Amino acid sequence: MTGRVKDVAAVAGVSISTASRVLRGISVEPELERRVKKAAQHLGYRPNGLAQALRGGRLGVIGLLIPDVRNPWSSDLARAVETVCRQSGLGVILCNSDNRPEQEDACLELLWNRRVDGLLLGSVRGEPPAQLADLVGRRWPVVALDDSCRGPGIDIVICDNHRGASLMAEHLAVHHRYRRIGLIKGPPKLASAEARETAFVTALPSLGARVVAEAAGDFTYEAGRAGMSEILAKRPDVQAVMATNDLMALGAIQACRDNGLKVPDDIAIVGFDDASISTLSGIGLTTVRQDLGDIAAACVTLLEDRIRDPGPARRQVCAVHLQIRSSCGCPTPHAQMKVSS
Amino acid sequence: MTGRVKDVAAVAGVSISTASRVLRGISVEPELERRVKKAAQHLGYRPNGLAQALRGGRLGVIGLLIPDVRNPWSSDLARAVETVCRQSGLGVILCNSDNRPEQEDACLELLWNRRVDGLLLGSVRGEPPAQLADLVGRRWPVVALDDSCRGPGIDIVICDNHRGASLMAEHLAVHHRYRRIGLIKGPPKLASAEARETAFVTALPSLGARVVAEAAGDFTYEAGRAGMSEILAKRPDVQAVMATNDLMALGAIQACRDNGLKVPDDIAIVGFDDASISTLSGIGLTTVRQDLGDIAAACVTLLEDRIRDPGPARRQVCAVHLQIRSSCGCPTPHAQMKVSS
DNA sequence: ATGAAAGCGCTAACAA
DNA sequence: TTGTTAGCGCTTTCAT
Repeated sequence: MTGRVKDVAAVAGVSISTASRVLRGISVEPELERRVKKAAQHLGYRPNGLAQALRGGRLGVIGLLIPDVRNPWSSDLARAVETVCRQSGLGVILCNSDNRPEQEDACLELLWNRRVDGLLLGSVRGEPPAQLADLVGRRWPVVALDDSCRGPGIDIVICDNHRGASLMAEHLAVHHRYRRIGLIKGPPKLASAEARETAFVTALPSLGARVVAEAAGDFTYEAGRAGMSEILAKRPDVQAVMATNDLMALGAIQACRDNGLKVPDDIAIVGFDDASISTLSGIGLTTVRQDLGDIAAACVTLLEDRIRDPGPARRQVCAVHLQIRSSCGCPTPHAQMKVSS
Repeated sequence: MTGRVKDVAAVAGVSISTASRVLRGISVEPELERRVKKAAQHLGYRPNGLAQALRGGRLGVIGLLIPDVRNPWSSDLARAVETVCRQSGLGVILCNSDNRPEQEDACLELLWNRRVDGLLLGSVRGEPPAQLADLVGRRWPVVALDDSCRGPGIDIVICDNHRGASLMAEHLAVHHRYRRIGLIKGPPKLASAEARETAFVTALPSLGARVVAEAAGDFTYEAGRAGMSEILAKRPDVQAVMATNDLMALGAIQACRDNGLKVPDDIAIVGFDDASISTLSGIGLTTVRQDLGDIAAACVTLLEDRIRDPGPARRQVCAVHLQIRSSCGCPTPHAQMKVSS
């Protein structure tokens, strides 16, 4: 298909193994090295990663399994992961599962067939896919982004959901003195969502506030909208609502507008994630920021560790902090929206 | 690493090639076939795609190069491409270039090193990356999503930008009878954007309207916002504005709000793309719909054709149609927002 | 220090 | 039909 080591060797007039050594940066007589490099350059030689991987090396590609890359948080994650990976010379195969077990299995099959070096699981709710246990058993390196997907050979990276929700509770109850608070929940069986909910609900009472209305949700815009309407119907006197992710918060803001309520004058809405897309609501969304750059870096580091040698499962928690904008009722410093490109 | 053909053969008590044949669905004596299948099942055998590809087959992975997957249109595209590919058993390696030549080159290098079967170029503005010519010269299958990236071995798939813009011009000028119209342009050197602009500007006069103010843009939310402000400052009497993509249209809507203008009561704003994220603006965005499912399917088909045999470059134009919602001033059928998950 | 040769897992041409 | 063998491009002993 293109220049091979053999060709380079032939042009340089050396043996294959000498050429290979030079190409791999192993010490060789200077004169030969020069000739080989020149030959490689001349032929536009590029190593065949497939052959290298087959020989025992690594392919230099990992899989990223998420529900849907169109979801703002997922695309932020995909972007962050790809950036980190590219810096390590790794490629990323993107797989969308729609949270459907059969699609998850199909993706795992695909990735395993290509002997991808490892898997980043940004997806799974509740039970891990059936295939997974088998693959992990075969020493396939896997890092998951939610506690739901725990297992012996699976590292976990998450942001500090508990702390994030607690901070937000404090901000709403102490700083703003809101008393009657609403909560739009995330998908059931998703540990991250549950952690946010529990921490939030638990933290409020000791701060003089409480959750007076809850709505179910599944992290979609529509769910946020519906959940908010439901809460307003149940408790028109609610003063602030936290959605367990930003996309639902945007939906909630829209629902408020639909009901003739102004955010944050009439009601405060806050989210969780600090997804880059949040600015599209036209309002500065107060939220809990998890730095996906950090998270992606942690994931890739753990994955590479595990690629090198198996070891026991680890769990890493990344820091979060409040990202205060205006939707909570705080005054807005002028034009603090972030560019979303 | 895991069961190989050799192992399957050993367990089944047949030769390697017999096992290989069964695994590849080639006719074999029923009894042997049964034994091989049972052995494969028992060992959890999965073919090693690397070895298959090295042997002369295909890896079953393509590259997708886009500027930034966080951009709504890009993530819609990535999703559509991945969906189509999965149905063909293809994996997709995602690469973000940020429109930076050095990143584009790094991505191409990565993809070529892994001997990916082909490349989908959803990115390049103006000059194609330096590497590309070389790789295409080596018969690497490439399909581009913009006319900017023309070349002998490069197929092109685009939506009918000309028709889309003309339809929109007609809708605004004839149906709504707007006379003074604004235009927020796309990135220079991007053929798709230029086609939209030219068609739009050209179509209006014969319909009794004209573009009274233009603003430069680069397809980002911020550009839409800035462009709109600029247009409003220049021509406060503008009746309708088309942005050459949806994200800028959302920015434009925000700018209108910032300036105390209601859309569509005071001014009409329309976009182009029908990105799934548009609903987040809280208003039904009238836009030109390009069906990314169709486009992705066309891309993958062309790519697979070209993988099979080179042939001359082809160019395929996909249909568009008006997606009329409320931002142009048309009455809204109740609750026609699309779920964005 | 350099070259010859084996082998990664697989398929296909050839031989039996 | 089935089995033996060569070889995809590369790295790595092993011998020189």
